[in-house]
Amino acid sequence: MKELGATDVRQLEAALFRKYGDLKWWPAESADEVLIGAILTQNTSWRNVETCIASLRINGMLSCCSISESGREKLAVLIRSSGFYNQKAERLTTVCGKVCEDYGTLELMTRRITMEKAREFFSGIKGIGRETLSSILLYALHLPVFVMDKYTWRMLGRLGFETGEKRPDHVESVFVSALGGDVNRLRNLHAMIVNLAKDNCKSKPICETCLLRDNCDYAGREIIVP
DNA sequence: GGCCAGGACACCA
DNA sequence: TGGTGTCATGGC
Repeated sequence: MKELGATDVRQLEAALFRKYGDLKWWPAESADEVLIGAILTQNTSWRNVETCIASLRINGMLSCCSISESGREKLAVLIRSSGFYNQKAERLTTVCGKVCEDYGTLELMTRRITMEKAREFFSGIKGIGRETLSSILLYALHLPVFVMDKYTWRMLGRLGFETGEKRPDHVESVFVSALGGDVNRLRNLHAMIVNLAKDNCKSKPICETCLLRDNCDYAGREIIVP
């Protein structure tokens, strides 16, 4: 097993960029919408989340304040198709209420908050785990972090790197420093990895998706590394 | 019908 | 500390 270094990260980014280019992530019209989507997509396909986002939009509930003011039962009905809807309704109500009360919107929070303050603000809020927090910091608050999701762990493992899932902070710091803390590059690298995972490996004769899906027996290591 | 999806948390040994 | 169960819908 190899130790992941900055060069490895940049090579990975370059290989993926040749395939996907700039994906302009995250698909949302506001920072509040990023936060809402980040919770809805927990262990759920984005397709299902899109249905919920559309329902919330129609009902004028795509902001933290509108969600915090709505009833949890009504919210649960609107986000039903994302699964775990009771749990997610509770989580959304809690975090949106805190954002609304303290800042109004995440856009307003962005202007006044540092990385340390943001982490402090979200720490301890039920339902905001490591990955969800990273998504919020990177895509909603424009802060330089990397989203270490299960696709990334799996991919690193299959590329032969000592991923050390027990020390995610270290691996994340390698990604961030390798890309010079560039928020746009950090966003796009994660987006490209997710898109790689979405590709259907079994429908393609040569595919890199195998790096990311357990149900594929193809070891595509030599394809992804330039 | 089974598996998986852009997780997180409580509980237990 | 690490493993397991729970939350749950929808697409393939």
